[in-house]
Amino acid sequence: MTITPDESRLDGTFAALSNSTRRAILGRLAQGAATVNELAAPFQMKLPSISKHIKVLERAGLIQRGHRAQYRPCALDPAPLEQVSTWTERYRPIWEARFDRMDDYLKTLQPATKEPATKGTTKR
Amino acid sequence: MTITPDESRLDGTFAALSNSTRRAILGRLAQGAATVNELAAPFQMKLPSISKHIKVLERAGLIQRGHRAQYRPCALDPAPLEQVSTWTERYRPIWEARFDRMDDYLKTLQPATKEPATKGTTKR
DNA sequence: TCCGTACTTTCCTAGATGGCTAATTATCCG
DNA sequence: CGGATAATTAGCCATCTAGGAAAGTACGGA
Repeated sequence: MTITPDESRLDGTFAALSNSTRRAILGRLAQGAATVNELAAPFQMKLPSISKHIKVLERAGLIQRGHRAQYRPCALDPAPLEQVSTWTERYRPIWEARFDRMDDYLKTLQPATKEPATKGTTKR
Repeated sequence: MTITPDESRLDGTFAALSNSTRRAILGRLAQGAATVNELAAPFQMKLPSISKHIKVLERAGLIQRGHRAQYRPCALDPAPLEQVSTWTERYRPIWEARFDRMDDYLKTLQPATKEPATKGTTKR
């Protein structure tokens, strides 16, 4: 439950997803494989930067690359995204239970495990 | 479709989630609010480091903080996680359609939009 | 054989990140 | 008041990141 072997992989996946250019690239790849130049087209960024972004995505296992003539086509590999989903969905009950339970949370804001003061102080 | 206002927020959220210590902290908070010391207990890391991690999570909007005596309790705010879920689930059809379609992908690895050579070369 | 196309690699800079120790702030309690 | 507890801030260091410019590699075609 707590620590799965994929835990370490999630580091790289989340890091790769933390950049909007890279997310846009994935979005593009969601509708089919593409070459580096095609992926770069929508951006004002220079090619080498896109190349680096692609490498990050590749190392995160989010894309697979081909090798056709001088082209290095990219294809989306959704597997790490499935792990992201698995991780995230564990919290779904929490955000769905939020009928302004947030308010409750802030009132429950005294520590639970130990008893760090606030014993006789009543609330607030 | 392409760019939503939350897009920018996702940057920080994904970045915050890209560290296993921070994900563990969220995991802990999923079962109730906690003080900084309580959150730090499972780690061998020093307090200031935990403090920084908490600040990252806070700036990403993933936790809300209270102020009770000398304690600064933390509570999970799942809202950004919901956005992560929304983003990720758009790819679910892709990873669910993978009845080893990956193989297909690798065969379809010629670019589609433009015609970068490979015209008379047939396949493979 | 040489040119153009498609990328990648190398080197640079500026800024963020993750960890530490030491010092500081804030609050409660005796 | 003075001490203990909770947590942050400040400073230091090593490493990583995002970008660009310039040079290098690899392949196809005339």
